[in-house]
Amino acid sequence: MPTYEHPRPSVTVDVVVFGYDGGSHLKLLLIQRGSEPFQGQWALPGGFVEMDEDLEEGALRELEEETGVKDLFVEQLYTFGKPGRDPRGRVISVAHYALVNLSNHPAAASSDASRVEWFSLDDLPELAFDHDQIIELATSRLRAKVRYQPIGFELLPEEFTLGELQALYETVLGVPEFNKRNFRTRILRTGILEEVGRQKNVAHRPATLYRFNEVTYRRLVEQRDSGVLRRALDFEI
Amino acid sequence: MPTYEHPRPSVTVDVVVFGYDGGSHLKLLLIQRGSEPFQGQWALPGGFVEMDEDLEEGALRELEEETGVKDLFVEQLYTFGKPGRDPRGRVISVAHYALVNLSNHPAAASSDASRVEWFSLDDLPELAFDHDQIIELATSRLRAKVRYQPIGFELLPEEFTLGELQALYETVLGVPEFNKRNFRTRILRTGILEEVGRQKNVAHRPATLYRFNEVTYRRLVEQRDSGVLRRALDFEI
DNA sequence: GCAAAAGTGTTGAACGTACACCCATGT
DNA sequence: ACATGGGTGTACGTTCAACACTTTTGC
Repeated sequence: MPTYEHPRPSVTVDVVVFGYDGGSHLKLLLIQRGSEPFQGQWALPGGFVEMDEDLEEGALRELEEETGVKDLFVEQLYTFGKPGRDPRGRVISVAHYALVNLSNHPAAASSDASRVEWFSLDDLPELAFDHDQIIELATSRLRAKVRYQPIGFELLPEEFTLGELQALYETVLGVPEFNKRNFRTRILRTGILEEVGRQKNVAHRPATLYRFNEVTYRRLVEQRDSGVLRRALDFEI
Repeated sequence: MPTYEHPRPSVTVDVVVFGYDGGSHLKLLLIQRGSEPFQGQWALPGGFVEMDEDLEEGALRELEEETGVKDLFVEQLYTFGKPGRDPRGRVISVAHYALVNLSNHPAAASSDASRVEWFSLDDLPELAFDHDQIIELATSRLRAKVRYQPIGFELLPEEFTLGELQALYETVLGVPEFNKRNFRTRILRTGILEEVGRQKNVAHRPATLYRFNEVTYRRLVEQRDSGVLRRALDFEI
């Protein structure tokens, strides 16, 4: 198969990995670069895409190679291609973001040459390339998306209480605290949560444990897409 | 500046151009390919990105070269990179979508070798590559986005009536017809429309003409982002 | 006068918001 | 007993959704 003549940029895949451990801050997984350019500076996990792998596949491969983290939710974010964003020449980066619950995925085993660390999202070091811009976009996408798609569940353990879920939303959205009563009513009304038991050995009234019910969620989405729409338009203001 | 050794895929930019002329169907701009592969088949405007241009810039350049259409709203959509999607080898396509009002941008001048045509979105020909998938994604993105961002105005002339705006929403969302009273109330309440006059010489009560007020819109967005949020979460169901 | 599309008043149901209160458990 | 977080009742205002109606133009 002939390949025609034209300039060839390099293509990398990078991943913004958000982690949550139940606290009041989101965490971000970074690696310390072991080689030039930007040697010694912190950067997003990522690297050059192979010729025979899909983009998402490459993102997950690089992530595991560099940090040991695997088995997580990942989605494409945006492709950064401005000339000059990489001193090695024309490098186009297909950025992804990923969500992971830190209690399932331990502290991220450091690899051979480079250090790997979880940073608090609001206390990041200086970053290589344009990775600060990528992180900023990923953060705003996460905040926007968590409102209308149940991706937040990826950041929690399989079973969780409504209190934990509410704390997560408050953390992601960065708001002080919203009303418990109304949060419960709204989230339970959707029907996408399924009771699976109660807490044990806690120094207060044990909370009901819930699990995200993906089947119910998909059914709801189909109903909306194929059917009567509840609100015609909104502008989200 | 050294460039390290690694495989180099080709990178293209493609554009899904949606057009609206006031009717009950959206239109899509396609070109007929003049060379292999897929010679003679219809495809999205697009081509290889140059080494010194940004991705969006390349998309607009290719669009103008191939169809003559320029000066329109364009935004990145998604990057398609599955191995095997192009018979010429590993080709990664950064897909964009664009919106244009057909009364401002005439019928798309055919270029040298290839034909250019507007197709009704729900009556498309067979398409080259995976362009059918790209169009499908662009369509669902448009439908989703029109609900919470005022991109619909890109599809209308500068001045328009509320009736025309409502017809556009009904066309984009593909719903039969929603209540006139409630549509008016909701859209006017946002304050992003500005009165600019009245229709002339129509065989019925002349409608008020409006213009989209981008300044007011930006102010609203800032208020929401930096301030109190109206609805905490939603899931859009 | 009539057709056609613009534009308005109003009402019952659903939802958002806020506040106050009770409940179950470990120490 | 009490600290702690889980969980509920309820009331008021706003928004949604639907329907019927009036207004202004050209022919």
